[in-house]
Amino acid sequence: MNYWLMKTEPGEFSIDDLKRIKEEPWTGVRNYQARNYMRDTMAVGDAVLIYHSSCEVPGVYGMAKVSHLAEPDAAQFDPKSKYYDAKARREAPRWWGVRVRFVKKLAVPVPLSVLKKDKKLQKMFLFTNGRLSVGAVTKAEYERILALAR
DNA sequence: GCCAACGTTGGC
DNA sequence: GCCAACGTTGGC
Repeated sequence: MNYWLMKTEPGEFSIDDLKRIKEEPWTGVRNYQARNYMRDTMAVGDAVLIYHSSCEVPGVYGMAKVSHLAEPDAAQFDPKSKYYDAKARREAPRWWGVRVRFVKKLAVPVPLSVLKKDKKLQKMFLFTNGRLSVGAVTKAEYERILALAR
């Protein structure tokens, strides 16, 4: 069992959207490291923290789980999509995404400002590689963040 | 393979 | 809207 944190812009797709539709193919990731995590490492049942970025109060808002292994991201083949990639070919897809299933919305979200101040979270990828949109967290980090949500 | 230019992310 | 950090691209 692995633990992950996945960022999303709530203006595009939020924890409330996930709650409503239950399961979502995670499309639009255009970073190789994030893609590799999804394509090569994620397994069904892995725990996911849902993080809202580029919004009024960035932070962790919910819990989800990996519900399906990575599939080719359909948006890469759609010329009308902002995630279209002219260099991607169907027989050799460049971008992949897992499916994510809603688990719960945190009663009390954990803002970035709180994560930043927490001594146990200083080594999180959020701070060592802040631009990564999908990253691994340790079990200790995962549990610490949920403890902060209480 | 180096590295400058450029684009994107994302907090503030 | 600004800007720092960082990833990608492409010329050489």
